[in-house]
Amino acid sequence: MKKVHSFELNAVPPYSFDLTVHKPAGWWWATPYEIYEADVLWTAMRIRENLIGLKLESLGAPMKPRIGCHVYSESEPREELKGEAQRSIRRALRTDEDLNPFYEMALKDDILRDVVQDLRGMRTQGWQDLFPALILVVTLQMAPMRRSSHMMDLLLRSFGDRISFEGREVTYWPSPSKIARTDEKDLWNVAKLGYRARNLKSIADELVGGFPTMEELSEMPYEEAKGRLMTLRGIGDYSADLVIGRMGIPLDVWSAKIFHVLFFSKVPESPRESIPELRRVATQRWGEWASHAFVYILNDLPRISQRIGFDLTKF
DNA sequence: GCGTCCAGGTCTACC
DNA sequence: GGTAGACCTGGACGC
Repeated sequence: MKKVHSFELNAVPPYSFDLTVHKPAGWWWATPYEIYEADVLWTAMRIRENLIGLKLESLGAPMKPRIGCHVYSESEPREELKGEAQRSIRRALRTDEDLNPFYEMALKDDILRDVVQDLRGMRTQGWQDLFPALILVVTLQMAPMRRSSHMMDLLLRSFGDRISFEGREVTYWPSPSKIARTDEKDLWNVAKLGYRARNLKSIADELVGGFPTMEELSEMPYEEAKGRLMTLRGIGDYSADLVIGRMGIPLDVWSAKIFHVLFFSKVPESPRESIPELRRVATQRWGEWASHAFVYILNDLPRISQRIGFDLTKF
Protein backbone atom coordinates (compact mmCIF):
# COMPACT_ATOMS: atom_id res chain seq x y z
CA MET A 1 0.00 0.00 0.00
CA LYS A 2 1.17 3.54 -0.71
CA LYS A 3 0.41 6.82 1.02
CA VAL A 4 -2.49 8.52 -0.75
CA HIS A 5 -3.68 11.22 1.62
CA SER A 6 -2.47 13.18 4.67
CA PHE A 7 -4.10 15.75 6.93
CA GLU A 8 -3.87 17.16 10.44
CA LEU A 9 -6.51 17.38 13.15
CA ASN A 10 -6.70 19.79 16.06
CA ALA A 11 -8.51 18.76 19.22
CA VAL A 12 -10.25 20.52 22.10
CA PRO A 13 -7.74 20.50 24.99
CA PRO A 14 -7.00 18.65 27.14
CA TYR A 15 -6.53 15.76 24.71
CA SER A 16 -4.40 12.70 25.38
CA PHE A 17 -3.68 10.85 22.11
CA ASP A 18 -1.91 8.10 24.06
CA LEU A 19 -4.83 7.37 26.43
CA THR A 20 -7.41 7.72 23.65
CA VAL A 21 -5.98 5.22 21.15
CA HIS A 22 -4.21 3.00 23.67
CA LYS A 23 -6.62 2.55 26.56
CA PRO A 24 -5.17 1.56 29.97
CA ALA A 25 -7.69 -1.31 30.16
CA GLY A 26 -6.12 -2.77 27.02
CA TRP A 27 -8.78 -1.97 24.41
CA TRP A 28 -7.67 -1.28 20.86
CA TRP A 29 -8.75 1.66 18.72
CA ALA A 30 -9.64 -0.26 15.54
CA THR A 31 -8.26 -3.81 15.73
CA PRO A 32 -6.37 -5.93 18.31
CA TYR A 33 -3.64 -6.34 15.68
CA GLU A 34 -2.84 -2.65 15.32
CA ILE A 35 0.63 -1.46 16.33
CA TYR A 36 1.24 1.31 18.82
CA GLU A 37 4.74 2.66 19.33
CA ALA A 38 5.79 5.95 20.93
CA ASP A 39 2.73 8.10 20.18
CA VAL A 40 2.24 6.55 16.70
CA LEU A 41 -0.63 4.18 15.84
CA TRP A 42 -0.44 1.91 12.80
CA THR A 43 -3.91 0.61 12.12
CA ALA A 44 -6.61 0.10 9.49
CA MET A 45 -10.16 1.02 8.63
CA ARG A 46 -12.83 -0.08 6.17
CA ILE A 47 -14.95 2.41 4.30
CA ARG A 48 -17.69 0.93 2.13
CA GLU A 49 -15.70 -2.25 1.38
CA ASN A 50 -12.44 -0.29 0.86
CA LEU A 51 -9.75 -1.33 3.30
CA ILE A 52 -7.21 1.40 4.03
CA GLY A 53 -4.09 1.58 6.18
CA LEU A 54 -3.75 4.38 8.71
CA LYS A 55 -0.84 5.97 10.50
CA LEU A 56 -1.98 8.33 13.24
CA GLU A 57 0.58 10.29 15.24
CA SER A 58 0.53 12.80 18.03
CA LEU A 59 2.29 15.99 16.95
CA GLY A 60 1.38 18.21 19.88
CA ALA A 61 0.82 17.99 23.61
CA PRO A 62 -2.31 17.48 25.78
CA MET A 63 -2.94 21.24 26.08
CA LYS A 64 -1.94 21.94 22.44
CA PRO A 65 -3.12 18.80 20.67
CA ARG A 66 -2.42 18.10 17.00
CA ILE A 67 -2.74 14.74 15.29
CA GLY A 68 -1.11 13.79 12.01
CA CYS A 69 -3.16 11.35 9.90
CA HIS A 70 -1.84 9.44 6.89
CA VAL A 71 -4.00 7.20 4.71
CA TYR A 72 -2.55 4.24 2.73
CA SER A 73 -4.27 2.39 -0.08
CA GLU A 74 -3.52 0.04 -2.99
CA SER A 75 -5.00 2.52 -5.47
CA GLU A 76 -5.79 6.23 -5.53
CA PRO A 77 -9.13 6.63 -3.68
CA ARG A 78 -11.94 8.88 -4.86
CA GLU A 79 -12.17 12.32 -3.22
CA GLU A 80 -15.49 11.29 -1.67
CA LEU A 81 -13.84 8.35 0.06
CA LYS A 82 -11.02 10.53 1.38
CA GLY A 83 -13.59 12.89 2.86
CA GLU A 84 -15.49 10.05 4.48
CA ALA A 85 -12.28 8.60 5.93
CA GLN A 86 -11.36 12.01 7.34
CA ARG A 87 -14.77 12.47 9.00
CA SER A 88 -14.74 8.93 10.46
CA ILE A 89 -11.24 9.30 11.89
CA ARG A 90 -12.11 12.65 13.42
CA ARG A 91 -15.30 11.30 14.95
CA ALA A 92 -13.64 8.14 16.27
CA LEU A 93 -10.78 10.14 17.82
CA ARG A 94 -13.46 12.40 19.36
CA THR A 95 -11.28 15.46 18.81
CA ASP A 96 -14.23 17.90 18.85
CA GLU A 97 -15.52 16.78 22.24
CA ASP A 98 -15.12 19.23 25.13
CA LEU A 99 -14.46 17.29 28.33
CA ASN A 100 -14.13 20.35 30.56
CA PRO A 101 -17.76 20.26 31.83
CA PHE A 102 -17.26 16.58 32.70
CA TYR A 103 -14.10 17.40 34.64
CA GLU A 104 -15.82 20.22 36.51
CA MET A 105 -18.56 17.82 37.61
CA ALA A 106 -16.03 15.07 38.41
CA LEU A 107 -13.99 17.27 40.74
CA LYS A 108 -17.02 17.44 43.07
CA ASP A 109 -17.51 13.66 43.01
CA ASP A 110 -15.76 11.39 45.52
CA ILE A 111 -15.35 8.48 43.09
CA LEU A 112 -14.34 10.47 40.00
CA ARG A 113 -12.13 13.19 41.49
CA ASP A 114 -8.87 11.19 41.31
CA VAL A 115 -9.92 9.18 38.25
CA VAL A 116 -10.10 12.23 35.99
CA GLN A 117 -6.65 13.30 37.19
CA ASP A 118 -5.29 9.84 36.33
CA LEU A 119 -6.80 9.84 32.84
CA ARG A 120 -6.85 13.52 31.94
CA GLY A 121 -7.52 14.05 28.25
CA MET A 122 -8.68 10.49 27.50
CA ARG A 123 -11.62 10.27 25.10
CA THR A 124 -14.12 7.43 25.46
CA GLN A 125 -14.49 4.80 22.76
CA GLY A 126 -15.46 6.13 19.33
CA TRP A 127 -15.94 3.26 16.88
CA GLN A 128 -14.67 4.16 13.43
CA ASP A 129 -16.50 1.22 11.81
CA LEU A 130 -19.83 -0.42 12.71
CA PHE A 131 -19.29 -4.12 11.94
CA PRO A 132 -16.19 -4.55 14.17
CA ALA A 133 -18.10 -2.95 17.04
CA LEU A 134 -20.96 -5.39 16.49
CA ILE A 135 -18.53 -8.34 16.33
CA LEU A 136 -17.12 -7.23 19.68
CA VAL A 137 -20.47 -6.98 21.44
CA VAL A 138 -21.74 -10.26 20.01
CA THR A 139 -18.66 -12.14 21.20
CA LEU A 140 -18.79 -10.47 24.62
CA GLN A 141 -22.23 -11.92 25.32
CA MET A 142 -22.46 -14.79 27.80
CA ALA A 143 -18.77 -15.52 27.78
CA PRO A 144 -15.78 -14.91 30.05
CA MET A 145 -13.30 -12.40 28.61
CA ARG A 146 -10.81 -15.10 27.65
CA ARG A 147 -13.39 -16.90 25.52
CA SER A 148 -14.55 -13.64 23.90
CA SER A 149 -10.94 -12.84 22.96
CA HIS A 150 -10.54 -16.34 21.55
CA MET A 151 -13.63 -15.98 19.33
CA MET A 152 -12.51 -12.56 18.07
CA ASP A 153 -9.00 -13.83 17.38
CA LEU A 154 -10.32 -16.79 15.37
CA LEU A 155 -12.59 -14.47 13.38
CA LEU A 156 -9.70 -12.12 12.62
CA ARG A 157 -7.24 -14.85 11.67
CA SER A 158 -9.65 -17.03 9.70
CA PHE A 159 -11.87 -14.45 8.02
CA GLY A 160 -10.09 -11.10 8.47
CA ASP A 161 -7.90 -9.13 6.03
CA ARG A 162 -4.18 -8.50 6.31
CA ILE A 163 -2.60 -5.33 4.95
CA SER A 164 0.98 -4.06 4.80
CA PHE A 165 2.27 -0.52 4.57
CA GLU A 166 5.57 1.13 5.48
CA GLY A 167 6.91 -2.18 6.74
CA ARG A 168 4.05 -2.74 9.20
CA GLU A 169 1.44 -5.50 8.94
CA VAL A 170 -2.05 -5.07 10.40
CA THR A 171 -4.88 -7.62 10.48
CA TYR A 172 -8.33 -6.10 10.21
CA TRP A 173 -11.85 -7.44 10.84
CA PRO A 174 -13.74 -9.30 8.11
CA SER A 175 -16.17 -7.27 6.05
CA PRO A 176 -19.93 -7.80 6.47
CA SER A 177 -20.06 -9.19 2.91
CA LYS A 178 -17.37 -11.77 3.73
CA ILE A 179 -19.33 -13.01 6.74
CA ALA A 180 -22.60 -12.88 4.78
CA ARG A 181 -20.99 -15.22 2.23
CA THR A 182 -19.60 -17.54 4.93
CA ASP A 183 -21.53 -20.64 5.95
CA GLU A 184 -23.02 -20.41 9.44
CA LYS A 185 -21.48 -23.81 10.22
CA ASP A 186 -18.01 -22.42 9.49
CA LEU A 187 -18.56 -19.51 11.86
CA TRP A 188 -19.70 -22.03 14.45
CA ASN A 189 -16.86 -24.52 13.97
CA VAL A 190 -13.91 -22.38 12.85
CA ALA A 191 -14.51 -19.25 14.93
CA LYS A 192 -16.11 -21.24 17.81
CA LEU A 193 -18.97 -18.75 17.95
CA GLY A 194 -21.52 -21.30 19.14
CA TYR A 195 -25.09 -19.99 19.11
CA ARG A 196 -23.70 -16.52 18.25
CA ALA A 197 -22.87 -17.71 14.70
CA ARG A 198 -26.50 -17.29 13.64
CA ASN A 199 -26.64 -13.79 15.14
CA LEU A 200 -23.43 -12.58 13.50
CA LYS A 201 -24.46 -13.92 10.11
CA SER A 202 -27.85 -12.27 10.41
CA ILE A 203 -26.17 -8.96 11.34
CA ALA A 204 -23.81 -9.24 8.36
CA ASP A 205 -26.79 -9.87 6.06
CA GLU A 206 -28.55 -6.78 7.39
CA LEU A 207 -25.45 -4.60 6.91
CA VAL A 208 -24.94 -5.85 3.36
CA GLY A 209 -28.61 -5.20 2.66
CA GLY A 210 -28.25 -1.51 3.56
CA PHE A 211 -28.07 -0.63 7.24
CA PRO A 212 -27.00 2.86 8.43
CA THR A 213 -23.22 3.25 8.74
CA MET A 214 -21.50 4.18 12.01
CA GLU A 215 -21.23 7.70 10.59
CA GLU A 216 -24.98 7.85 9.96
CA LEU A 217 -25.85 6.35 13.34
CA SER A 218 -23.66 8.94 15.06
CA GLU A 219 -25.71 11.70 13.48
CA MET A 220 -29.02 10.26 14.73
CA PRO A 221 -30.47 11.12 18.14
CA TYR A 222 -29.37 8.57 20.76
CA GLU A 223 -32.76 6.84 21.08
CA GLU A 224 -33.19 6.51 17.31
CA ALA A 225 -29.69 5.07 16.81
CA LYS A 226 -30.23 2.64 19.69
CA GLY A 227 -33.61 1.59 18.28
CA ARG A 228 -32.09 0.89 14.87
CA LEU A 229 -29.30 -1.22 16.39
CA MET A 230 -31.78 -3.18 18.50
CA THR A 231 -33.59 -4.31 15.34
CA LEU A 232 -30.49 -6.43 14.61
CA ARG A 233 -30.68 -10.04 15.75
CA GLY A 234 -28.67 -10.57 18.94
CA ILE A 235 -28.31 -6.86 19.71
CA GLY A 236 -30.13 -5.86 22.88
CA ASP A 237 -29.98 -3.01 25.33
CA TYR A 238 -26.43 -3.67 26.57
CA SER A 239 -24.88 -4.25 23.15
CA ALA A 240 -26.57 -1.24 21.56
CA ASP A 241 -25.28 1.06 24.32
CA LEU A 242 -21.77 -0.31 23.93
CA VAL A 243 -21.83 0.34 20.19
CA ILE A 244 -23.30 3.84 20.42
CA GLY A 245 -20.96 4.85 23.26
CA ARG A 246 -22.95 7.97 24.05
CA MET A 247 -25.48 8.41 26.83
CA GLY A 248 -26.09 4.77 27.77
CA ILE A 249 -24.38 2.86 30.56
CA PRO A 250 -23.68 -0.67 29.26
CA LEU A 251 -23.69 -2.42 32.62
CA ASP A 252 -23.11 -6.16 32.48
CA VAL A 253 -22.42 -8.81 35.12
CA TRP A 254 -18.73 -7.88 35.30
CA SER A 255 -19.13 -4.09 35.56
CA ALA A 256 -22.14 -4.48 37.88
CA LYS A 257 -19.86 -6.08 40.49
CA ILE A 258 -17.40 -3.19 40.23
CA PHE A 259 -19.99 -0.43 40.45
CA HIS A 260 -21.81 -2.19 43.29
CA VAL A 261 -18.59 -2.13 45.32
CA LEU A 262 -18.04 1.56 44.46
CA PHE A 263 -21.60 2.63 45.31
CA PHE A 264 -22.48 0.29 48.19
CA SER A 265 -19.06 -0.98 49.41
CA LYS A 266 -19.97 -4.62 48.89
CA VAL A 267 -20.13 -7.30 46.19
CA PRO A 268 -23.72 -7.86 44.96
CA GLU A 269 -25.38 -11.21 45.71
CA SER A 270 -26.94 -11.20 42.24
CA PRO A 271 -25.01 -8.90 39.85
CA ARG A 272 -27.48 -9.28 36.99
CA GLU A 273 -30.44 -8.31 39.17
CA SER A 274 -28.59 -5.30 40.58
CA ILE A 275 -28.13 -3.70 37.12
CA PRO A 276 -31.34 -1.57 37.03
CA GLU A 277 -30.61 -0.14 40.49
CA LEU A 278 -26.96 0.59 39.58
CA ARG A 279 -28.06 2.31 36.39
CA ARG A 280 -30.49 4.46 38.35
CA VAL A 281 -27.82 5.48 40.89
CA ALA A 282 -25.22 6.20 38.18
CA THR A 283 -27.66 8.34 36.18
CA GLN A 284 -28.75 10.25 39.28
CA ARG A 285 -25.15 10.81 40.37
CA TRP A 286 -23.48 11.67 37.04
CA GLY A 287 -26.39 12.75 34.81
CA GLU A 288 -25.45 13.31 31.17
CA TRP A 289 -21.84 12.32 31.93
CA ALA A 290 -22.69 8.84 33.25
CA SER A 291 -21.31 7.03 30.20
CA HIS A 292 -18.04 8.98 30.48
CA ALA A 293 -17.81 8.15 34.19
CA PHE A 294 -18.41 4.50 33.29
CA VAL A 295 -15.54 4.37 30.76
CA TYR A 296 -13.15 6.39 32.94
CA ILE A 297 -13.68 4.14 35.96
CA LEU A 298 -13.29 0.90 33.99
CA ASN A 299 -9.98 2.20 32.62
CA ASP A 300 -8.59 3.09 36.02
CA LEU A 301 -9.33 -0.02 38.10
CA PRO A 302 -5.80 -0.73 39.42
CA ARG A 303 -5.41 2.80 40.85
CA ILE A 304 -8.98 2.95 42.22
CA SER A 305 -8.38 -0.45 43.86
CA GLN A 306 -5.27 0.90 45.60
CA ARG A 307 -7.13 3.94 46.88
CA ILE A 308 -10.16 2.08 48.25
CA GLY A 309 -8.23 -0.96 49.49
CA PHE A 310 -10.35 -3.42 47.48
CA ASP A 311 -9.12 -5.27 44.40
CA LEU A 312 -11.60 -4.41 41.64
CA THR A 313 -9.45 -6.11 38.99
CA LYS A 314 -10.19 -9.57 40.37
CA PHE A 315 -13.71 -9.81 38.87
C1' DG B 1 -10.53 -37.45 36.36
C1' DC B 2 -15.29 -36.17 36.37
C1' DG B 3 -19.46 -33.43 37.12
C1' DT B 4 -21.30 -28.96 37.83
C1' DC B 5 -21.50 -24.15 37.45
C1' DC B 6 -21.55 -19.95 35.06
C1' DA B 7 -19.72 -16.12 32.32
C1' DG B 8 -18.74 -8.45 30.26
C1' DG B 9 -27.08 -11.03 27.20
C1' DT B 10 -30.72 -11.97 24.13
C1' DC B 11 -34.59 -14.26 22.33
C1' DT B 12 -38.72 -16.88 22.69
C1' DA B 13 -42.57 -19.11 24.54
C1' DC B 14 -45.80 -18.78 27.79
C1' DC B 15 -48.70 -16.63 31.13
C1' DG C 1 -46.51 -6.40 29.50
C1' DG C 2 -43.66 -9.36 32.28
C1' DT C 3 -40.59 -13.30 32.93
C1' DA C 4 -38.59 -18.14 33.22
C1' DG C 5 -35.68 -21.01 30.43
C1' DA C 6 -32.64 -22.08 26.76
C1' DC C 7 -28.47 -21.14 24.54
C1' DC C 8 -22.33 -22.74 22.73
C1' DT C 9 -18.10 -23.33 24.98
C1' DG C 10 -14.52 -23.91 28.14
C1' DG C 11 -12.17 -22.60 32.47
C1' DA C 12 -12.69 -22.86 37.48
C1' DC C 13 -13.94 -25.35 41.21
C1' DG C 14 -15.23 -29.12 44.38
C1' DC C 15 -15.02 -33.80 45.21
